[in-house]
Amino acid sequence: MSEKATTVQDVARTAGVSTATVSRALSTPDKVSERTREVVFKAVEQTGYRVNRAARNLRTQRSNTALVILPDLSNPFFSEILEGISDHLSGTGYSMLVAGMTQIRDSGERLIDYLNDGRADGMIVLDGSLPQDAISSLTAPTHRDKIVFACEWTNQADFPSVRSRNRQGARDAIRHLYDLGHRKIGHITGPEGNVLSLERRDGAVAELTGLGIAPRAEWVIPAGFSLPDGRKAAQRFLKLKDRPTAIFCASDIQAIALISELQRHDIRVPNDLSVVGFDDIEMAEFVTPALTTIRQDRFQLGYAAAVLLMECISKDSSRDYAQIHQIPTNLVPRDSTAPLLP
Amino acid sequence: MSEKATTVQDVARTAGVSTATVSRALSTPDKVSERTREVVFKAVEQTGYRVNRAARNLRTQRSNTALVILPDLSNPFFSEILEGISDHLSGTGYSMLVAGMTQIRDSGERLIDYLNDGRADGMIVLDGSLPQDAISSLTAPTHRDKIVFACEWTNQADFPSVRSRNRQGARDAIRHLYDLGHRKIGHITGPEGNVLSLERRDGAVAELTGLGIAPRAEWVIPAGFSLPDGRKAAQRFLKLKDRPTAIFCASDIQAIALISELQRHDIRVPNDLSVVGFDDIEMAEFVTPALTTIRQDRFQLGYAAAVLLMECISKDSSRDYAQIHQIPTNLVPRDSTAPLLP
DNA sequence: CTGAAAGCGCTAACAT
DNA sequence: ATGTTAGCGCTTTCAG
Repeated sequence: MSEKATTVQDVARTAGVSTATVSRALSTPDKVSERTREVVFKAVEQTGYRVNRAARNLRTQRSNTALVILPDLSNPFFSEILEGISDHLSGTGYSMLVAGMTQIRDSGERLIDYLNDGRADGMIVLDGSLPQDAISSLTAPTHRDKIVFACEWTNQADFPSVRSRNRQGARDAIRHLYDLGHRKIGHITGPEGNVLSLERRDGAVAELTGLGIAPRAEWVIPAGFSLPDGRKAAQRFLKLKDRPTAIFCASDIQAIALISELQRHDIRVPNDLSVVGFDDIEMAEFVTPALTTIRQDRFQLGYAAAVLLMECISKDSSRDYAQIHQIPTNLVPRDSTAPLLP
Repeated sequence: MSEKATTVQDVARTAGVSTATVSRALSTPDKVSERTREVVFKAVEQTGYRVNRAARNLRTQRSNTALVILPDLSNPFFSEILEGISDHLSGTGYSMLVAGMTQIRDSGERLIDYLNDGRADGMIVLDGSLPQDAISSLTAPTHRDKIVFACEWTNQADFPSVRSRNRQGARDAIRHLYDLGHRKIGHITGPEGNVLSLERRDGAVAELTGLGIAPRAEWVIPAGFSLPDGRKAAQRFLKLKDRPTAIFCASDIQAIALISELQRHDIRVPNDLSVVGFDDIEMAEFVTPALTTIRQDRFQLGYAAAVLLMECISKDSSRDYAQIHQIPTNLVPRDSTAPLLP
């Protein structure tokens, strides 16, 4: 028993103007005389009119919607990035469609379809590990201007992207430990093949080398970003004969799980071991000891990605690709690092 | 220089049939002869055709999109619920639009517009504190069948909803502490006015009372769900002259922050104080001591909400409202609770 | 089972 | 500055 929604026709009738005028008054108010504008607005209010997006989308060939692709919807790491994205999008009248790669794969959909079938005007990809076929379809000239990577990225194509200064962040972490007197410094890596893992590891190695410290292979412990990975890394650490006095972890949650597991084995942080994380998740400040970490501004990351995407979409001129925006990171010293005891 | 997308027309031409037949072959394959179906499918493949959603949406007056409303996009608590929702939606060909109430408010949009203007066919609301005017507009007969609450809910209208057995969960927490010998049991509440806070507090009080323990007002510490709230609660706790030997927290992150802060003041958990949380976030298992908590199945919560929404949307018969689906919770005993020492 | 034709509601030429 | 008109691409009566 749904009463018919009001249309431009209704508004036009009540306002005593043509539908075209109504449309103009709404989307390009300056192309209409002040008087008509008022009349139309009044009619809109009276009738409670709302433009029908489906109709507008069909006509304009735009959806005013952006798709955000996460590797994994359940990963809480992305929430703040989402907020940053949404914050800018909603300000520009865009809606945010969110999908996880797991679900996309399972449902047999293709990313490119969202762009082709009019569901989204562009997309922000937070997953640096898209399957090869997805990437190559997205690099088609029709689409490449509608895609922006954020946080992670892919080296297999030169999409514009927004990312943290991962390498510099890693260097800062190592430098911090060095300045505290540590010389035996280890690193727990992120997942193998992940771009972030690589950057952070390379940054750490570069800084160590620059400081005249030869990185020791057994102190670079391969892991992943997750909590279980941190725990496993701790177990590997415990088996080391000669242990480092400081560790740089590729992620905060990994660091938190590592510390927790080490504490169970009576290794005290920071007394026995200094630990630096990466991310500065909210929890970092609230664990004991509070975690020293490299902060990345996830809100900003998302926000900048949204800005960049909107630029890409709107810009008609041919663009320079491989635009990379880097968001600064910064060291947040807390209680999980301490000067090396003599 | 975007080459024109292929349309039904193109497919119809290559298949040598009418556009109507193509449409039928695609959406209602059984209403078409086997031969034609094959021909059409082949043509679709050849041309790389994809239905244009904007056109379909306009024509069918459906968007095949659901809107999910979070109170706060940056809150990581919701990610797993989102995954549950998306998991079901994507299986039914629906897309997921996500928005945070903060952004909605800031952009001056109204929730109801999403339903009216054809952006969404229905919505899942995870925010029990919608403004009054939003709620009343949503209760209009045209819309009430398109809305489902999940996790939180509102008492100001009888929308169908999916929620955890918060009250029972709270009772289980108290009972667990009681069974460990505790008689001096406190509670850190969630934010005032929040439906979850109320249920959990009421459940705790009811169980205490049932066990013959009179709840003590100073042991019910008002707080919120967040990390800072947990820390503040710890500070309140420290000021107590006569302290409880066990505490039930309204959320895990609150409990984690509380324990962390207490540890700094040399209160040992579980030796000096047993703590039970609520939620079973992934971190709960990885803090020290591992947190005893009441698990709510957030994936399931989201999944069930999506199922319920799809039912509501598709069902044409008049429905029984106020349908409430309750998801069981369960106690996960870990190391933050221990028998009361004599 | 299939085709012809109308039209969802809007905007953008084009004409005035 | 405003109105007329066509048509975005699809689905769905209605005929056949």
